[in-house]
Amino acid sequence: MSGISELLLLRLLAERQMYGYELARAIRSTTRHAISVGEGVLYPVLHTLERRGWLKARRRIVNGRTRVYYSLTRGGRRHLKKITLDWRRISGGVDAALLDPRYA
Amino acid sequence: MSGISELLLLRLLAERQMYGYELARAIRSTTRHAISVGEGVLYPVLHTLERRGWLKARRRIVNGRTRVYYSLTRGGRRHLKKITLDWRRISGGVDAALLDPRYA
DNA sequence: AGTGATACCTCGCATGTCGAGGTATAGGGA
DNA sequence: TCCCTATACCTCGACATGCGAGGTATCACT
Repeated sequence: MSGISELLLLRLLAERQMYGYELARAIRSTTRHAISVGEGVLYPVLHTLERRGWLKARRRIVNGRTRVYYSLTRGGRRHLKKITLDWRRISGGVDAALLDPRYA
Repeated sequence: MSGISELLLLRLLAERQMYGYELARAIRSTTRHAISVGEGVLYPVLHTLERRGWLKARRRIVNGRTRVYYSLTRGGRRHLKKITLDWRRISGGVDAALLDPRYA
């Protein structure tokens, strides 16, 4: 298990509040276009994170269009710390396996 | 998408043929105990990989117990190369995002 | 009037993972 | 003898994640 989208979203929102569409673009750019989170993933994940109390949503109308700005809660920040460590452990483990010449 | 189990299994089998139970232990050790692939994941994945033609299975009886040894096919080796690159791209992207101070 | 970008959303499907359970053999200790 | 652990295979149902296609609406430009 990974939950890459969750990690990337929380990571971005740790810096500043952002709205959905903006987050999608930000993920593409911060991952050097390695990862693209489609809207079919984005919005459901945001809703789930909010329901779990890790995000707080605030609607705002800008230029006649509704934007939903999300910000991290205290618990969200704690959760981000946890899944960041999880990610490092997992990815470190995989990298070790990829290098390991096994017959050693 | 990731398919970590698939990557780790093919990687191990690229070195030498192994059987299921052995693979489970090998994954734990090569990932420095960061990742453990349960049997409920292991066997179904092995069967899928075989069905797709990336693995070849050979049954052998050792000490009265049946072992199913798997080895990589030509196609399996090609596929491993591909998903290894995928992994590096994805994990590199995530790492970039985790570092990126975003306001830059 | 039409197109493209912005901005939100849902739906069904496929895939990946997990835990619990099931079968069977071999070997060691009570 | 009986039981427990380790070995060795397997399936099943449930859940999480991810994907593409589709739907609505506004704004700006042509």
